[in-house]
Amino acid sequence: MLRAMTDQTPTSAVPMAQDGLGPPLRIAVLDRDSGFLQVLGKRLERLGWEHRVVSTPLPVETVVAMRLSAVVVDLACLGAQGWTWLERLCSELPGLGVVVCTGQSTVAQRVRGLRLGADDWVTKPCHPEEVIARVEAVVRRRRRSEPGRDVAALCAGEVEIRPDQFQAFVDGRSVELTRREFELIELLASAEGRVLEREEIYQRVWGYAMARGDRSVDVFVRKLRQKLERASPEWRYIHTHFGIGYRFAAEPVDAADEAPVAPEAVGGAPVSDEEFIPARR
Amino acid sequence: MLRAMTDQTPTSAVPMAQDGLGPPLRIAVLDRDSGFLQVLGKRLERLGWEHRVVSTPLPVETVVAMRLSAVVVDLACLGAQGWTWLERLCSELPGLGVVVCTGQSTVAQRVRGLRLGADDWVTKPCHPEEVIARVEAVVRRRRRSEPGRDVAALCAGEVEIRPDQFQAFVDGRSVELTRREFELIELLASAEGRVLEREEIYQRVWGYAMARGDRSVDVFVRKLRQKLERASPEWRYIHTHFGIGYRFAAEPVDAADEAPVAPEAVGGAPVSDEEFIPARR
DNA sequence: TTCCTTGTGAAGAACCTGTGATCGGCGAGT
DNA sequence: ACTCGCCGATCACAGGTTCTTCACAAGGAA
Repeated sequence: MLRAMTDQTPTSAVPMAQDGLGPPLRIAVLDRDSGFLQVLGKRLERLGWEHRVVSTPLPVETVVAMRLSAVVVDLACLGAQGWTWLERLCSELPGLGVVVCTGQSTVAQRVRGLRLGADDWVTKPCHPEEVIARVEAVVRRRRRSEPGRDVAALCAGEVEIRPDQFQAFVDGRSVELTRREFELIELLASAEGRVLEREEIYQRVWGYAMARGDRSVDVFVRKLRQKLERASPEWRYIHTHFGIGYRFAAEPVDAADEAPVAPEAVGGAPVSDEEFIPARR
Repeated sequence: MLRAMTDQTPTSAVPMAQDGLGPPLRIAVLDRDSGFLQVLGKRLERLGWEHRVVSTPLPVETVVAMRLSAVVVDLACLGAQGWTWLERLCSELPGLGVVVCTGQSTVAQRVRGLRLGADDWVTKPCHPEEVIARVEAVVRRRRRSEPGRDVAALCAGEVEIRPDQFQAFVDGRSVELTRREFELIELLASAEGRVLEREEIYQRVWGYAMARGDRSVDVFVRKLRQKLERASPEWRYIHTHFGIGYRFAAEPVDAADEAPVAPEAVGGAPVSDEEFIPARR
């Protein structure tokens, strides 16, 4: 899950879907330093994180309402309320990642901030990439601690896809999918009606590149169709796009064809190991 | 070879209740700077944390065996293996708090360390109090992750799981579970009907990453089933999900024929408010 | 038609789980 | 210190499930 930073330049890190394929991170940055905001904002943009930059003090309630994964905050821009604000925020949202990013500070101040509930304290001037890495570290920890309770079920037509059960249900009854079948339907269903190419499906379900001529995807689509047909005969879910791949969408079966054709019974990273050498300033 | 910390290091102070009411923290410090070690050691002493200071490189396995809450490590004293060591440690013990405490470093090095799984990175020279505050911040999150210790008993079917007794009961009679068996049933039962993957189970009961081909989880599931079967023959509790893992749910033994039904949806002291003023260097 | 893509069924390989047994470590009791 | 008994780790094997692969039929496109 952890990708090694093989390219050493911090700024050249490739934007990619972050490790946990969960929802993108939502973070807020509270600061008044417009240069810092701009640079950081640009990096967040490229990472695909939902973010919001704010430069005026914000009531704790507002932050709570934002449903964030983490905040980066310069205490100096909160004025006299700084410590109370920090304390209230941390106690109201124990699951929120809090990274203080502030100018020069004393040890006592840093210790105080951390004791009040901050997760990290970075001293400016600092590199945006480091701030991001620290936010990631904080969120990573938080993710682990709340193992996805919020895995929402996907619904389409009569089927309900439950990631917490590794299973799909129709009418409350299990469709009895095997693991691969489940991963396939989950992938298709979460694509929300887009057509997925075979190669992409294979890549994401099997985890490696599809060999030419491999028919596994087709075979599993058939198995899925059979089981869905048995469980929910009134609906069609998986649609073939000739020469391309498949698309998932629930469609009632009767509205399908006006054609005179008799409605056929659809039978039942390794890391380079250069030594760590303290940088010289 | 170093002794595991179970046999008290002579320097370890009496474990005392600190803020978080859990068991005392266990931490290890890997460094060569004897001054730093001494000062930090003294502080740890006073806090009542079980700790161990080490100044020579330590195999990852040894660290794993120490069952720590956190480590503080100077990468420089690991030599050429530093990055690999860090990566391995973090992947084998995702729940371990890792604070790198090292001399001057570049942004790229810090980012790399954090991405590999470190939770924090402190630059020397640093104040021991700050290191401690950062360790606390890191561990605070981890604690939240094991909220367990719910003194409340869990009930399902005929069994009652009593965390305060480290034991399960049927009809008031103990099921005679061993420690591991109890931890396993507690984990499964507290997952409220979710399917847990083997890796996750292993990770959370055994505390470190599961080796490929390890059958421990299966073996303990069998032992649990045997004991539950003997104590409560009318119910089935642990259900296998082929290729995935196990799910805990009490089901009467006779309702066997019906397809599985979808389970219900899962459902400090006030602070004085002097303004934060950046310190002047 | 002809070529290429997709659907279908089946068989064997590969993999997973249940189970009993063995072995070493550790603590309790002697 | 020594033995005994319990516990946990690991192994081997049996039986079952799932996955892959193949061959052929059916359907679309040119």
